[in-house]
Amino acid sequence: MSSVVKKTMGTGAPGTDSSSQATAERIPAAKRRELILEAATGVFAERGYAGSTTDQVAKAAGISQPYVVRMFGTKETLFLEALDRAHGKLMRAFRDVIAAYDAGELAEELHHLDPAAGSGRPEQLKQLMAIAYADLVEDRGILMMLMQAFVAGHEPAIGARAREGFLDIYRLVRDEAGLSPETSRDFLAQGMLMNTLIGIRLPEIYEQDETAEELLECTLRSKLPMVLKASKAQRRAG
Amino acid sequence: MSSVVKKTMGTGAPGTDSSSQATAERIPAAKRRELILEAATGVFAERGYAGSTTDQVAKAAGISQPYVVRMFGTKETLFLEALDRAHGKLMRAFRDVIAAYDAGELAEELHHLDPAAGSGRPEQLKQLMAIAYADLVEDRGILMMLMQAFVAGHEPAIGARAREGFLDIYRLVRDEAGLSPETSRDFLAQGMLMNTLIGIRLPEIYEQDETAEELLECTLRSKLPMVLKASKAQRRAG
DNA sequence: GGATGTTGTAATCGAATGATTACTTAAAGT
DNA sequence: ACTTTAAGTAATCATTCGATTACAACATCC
Repeated sequence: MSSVVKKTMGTGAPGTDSSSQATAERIPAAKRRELILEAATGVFAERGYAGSTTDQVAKAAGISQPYVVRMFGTKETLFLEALDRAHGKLMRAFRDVIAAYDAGELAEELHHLDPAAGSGRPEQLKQLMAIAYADLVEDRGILMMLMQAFVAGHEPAIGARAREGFLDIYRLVRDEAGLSPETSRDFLAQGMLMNTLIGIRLPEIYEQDETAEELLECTLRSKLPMVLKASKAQRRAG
Repeated sequence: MSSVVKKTMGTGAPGTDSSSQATAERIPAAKRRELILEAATGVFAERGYAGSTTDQVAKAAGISQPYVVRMFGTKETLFLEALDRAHGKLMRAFRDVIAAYDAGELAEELHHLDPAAGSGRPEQLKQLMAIAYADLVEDRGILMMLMQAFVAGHEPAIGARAREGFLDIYRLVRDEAGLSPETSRDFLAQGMLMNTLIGIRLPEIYEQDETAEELLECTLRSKLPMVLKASKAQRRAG
């Protein structure tokens, strides 16, 4: 039955033609939250904090912009939560490697490491964590999300979390993996270089530039094919 | 004499009270250009491309916003010119070190280098260039300007220049300083780590956090006092 | 089957921002 | 002197964007 439309509207008619509403699928708030955070991570990673809009995040998450804002209050809060999520994923990835190593579950992977780098626990863990780090490039945006936070230090709230988060990583590498301060520094430095190469999208010109090719091979080693594949996939999607 | 005011105005009266005009000092366009670029470098370095406004640049340069826009056309062009300027300064700084070294003008500085790192030309140049790099932290914003370009890769024009610029630096280090690809990579990596530590403003919490202290000392070595001083000065100014 | 809470949107608002227009005013030629 | 050019600003415009308000529709419980 074409029943009575509850027309309780106050001022403006919601309009259109009453047929298409395109309401997104109903999903429990907790799950929707995670979907938004995942979408936000991709958007913020690509365009930075100031360069992203809540509408871009909403579109990426397949919902409306007001819903994003209502769920997180402000764009800044959304960024901070996406940042925490990315930070947590990185910490988890490193800790998983350490735990697996100490449990002796990585016998296979150990054969593929560079023997010249040493065979102690810190030296091997350093190489294994570097691999885990490169693997995160595939997981859309985690590393660039962190990178974007690092250059948004002028925003007080973001800067504070970025500092804390970076020191967290440093302490993890130093205390839990057992690297010396100098080795920890070198490890982080390699990570920042990788972030930069990803940030300037160097993989996109890998085939066209000999220098880019050399630098990427030298930096990513065995993980280069995977990164190149991820780069191409992202270009198709973007 | 309170002569006749040439009131040729078309529509709206320019208004105010006819007394305060506050017109900036008249300066030749070429000189003004450089002043704007210097101001823009500071603003972009601090807030990034998307996070900066042409008005902030104008205020920093002591002129009006329309003048900034008219002189550079668009905000993007302004950013690109500031980027080129920063890139040029970095290249110049490295080349000056190499030239001075090859001319034998750095006998004094060589005594302060780490002997354990080796005494060949590449090894010594690597250390000298690292010092020159750290010195640029003082020169307000050069390094962060570059860093901001590195994370703005999604802007097509900026991304292209960032890629070219980064490869320029790599080639300079490899071909002109004579570092191997692996050593060049490590050199760049240390630079990116320094950028990151500056970006998250770690020097600001140097006194309050033991971890921050250790990481900064380990990364900046002899240049730490200078960076700390620059950090404090910037905080007073900002 | 009506009340209630949850999930979602359309419409809209105010502030910010890049850009444009129309001027002014100080120098520099002539 | 008086025209011309160069250096600079005030006013304003069209968008964009984060946030708010007012609803709508579905689910669940009594």
